[in-house]
Amino acid sequence: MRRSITADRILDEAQRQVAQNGLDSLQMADLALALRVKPPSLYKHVPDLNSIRVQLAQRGWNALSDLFAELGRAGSEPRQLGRRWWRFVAEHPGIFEAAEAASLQDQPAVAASRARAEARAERIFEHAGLTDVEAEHAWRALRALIVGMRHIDRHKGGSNLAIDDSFSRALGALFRGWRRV
Amino acid sequence: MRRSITADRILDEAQRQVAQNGLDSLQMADLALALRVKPPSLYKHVPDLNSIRVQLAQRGWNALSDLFAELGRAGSEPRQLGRRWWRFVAEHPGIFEAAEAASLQDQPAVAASRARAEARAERIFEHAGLTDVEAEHAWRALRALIVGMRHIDRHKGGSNLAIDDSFSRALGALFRGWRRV
DNA sequence: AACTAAAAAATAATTTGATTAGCTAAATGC
DNA sequence: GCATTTAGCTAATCAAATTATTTTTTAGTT
Repeated sequence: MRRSITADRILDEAQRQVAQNGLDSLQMADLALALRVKPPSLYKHVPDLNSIRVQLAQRGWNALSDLFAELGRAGSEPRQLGRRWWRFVAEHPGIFEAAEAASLQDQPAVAASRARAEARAERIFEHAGLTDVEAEHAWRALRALIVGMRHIDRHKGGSNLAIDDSFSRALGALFRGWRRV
Repeated sequence: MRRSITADRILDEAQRQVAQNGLDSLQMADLALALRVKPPSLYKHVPDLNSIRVQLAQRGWNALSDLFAELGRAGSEPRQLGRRWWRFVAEHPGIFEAAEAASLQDQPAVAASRARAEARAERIFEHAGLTDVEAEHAWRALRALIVGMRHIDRHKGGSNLAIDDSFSRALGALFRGWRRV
């Protein structure tokens, strides 16, 4: 059996293309072209296009899960969690976009790895003194901020303000104001 | 000339379907079915599917623009802006999703109406004492929070925390912490 | 009331992208 | 060296959008 491509190489290429063109533009034809193969050949390694999206999403949540676990072990503060999460996303835009893609969130496999990441992040909030309910709200706030800022960054029309700057300020404000009533 | 449908009725139905199934699921076939017409007939009233998405996006930004103008006239505070924006989104999920759809943001018409809304919102921040640069950061922070929280709400798996609650807390924290260094 | 031109809506055909069916051929284990 | 397995190929099918062409309705006339 000829052995030119593997499921992993397909995923790597998909990750690259999503980072470059966005998840919506991911196409079997483009993957095949980049891997010097005809589109139908890809089906010998992956079930279909959607499963590629799903597996990218899992890569994303698993990587975040690892990051959060590491920060938890190091006893990091919420602010640090925000900074590192943000940096991770900048460095791995493809899997982050897949991880947060609305249409993939229902997939059980994706939901499971997301839930694990969430639990680990919430431990950091709780370690900083928040109750479990507060920790879940804080998790949502931080995730929303990151998702939203990345979204805005994809098409900042003509503005010359750096998105990193906007995020830093918002992150600072959010945690500064979190507890004080 | 038979006169059963109009561009407006197509847009209304599209808005309904996007609110229900999401922008990605919008299809000519479904629109035609709901309007009791064959798909090709729609092309007598709108150029194509994408133009429907674009027009929904414009509806969204124009409506927000109106809201921000009204709040500006009333001398509202940033906090109030956040609450009303959030409420608007809950009441008009279809056009909000279209307005924020990444793939539509490049369309000049969409960019223009978004820019108008942005300018009006920033006036409210400036009225509250922020500089113009701060106002743009604040605009981004609030928009990111709303986009992100809506995103999270679309698939809150099993959590029993209300998303409105999460938003309120985050909004409070954000503006409480905005200035105090 | 019948006539005609404009335009809506229908059917048939085309295009694009994903996927499936069936065939060919390379390489692994004997 | 040969049989079996299976990667990758070509050809075919499917689905959704769009275009081409034809039919039909109706507003505006006469």
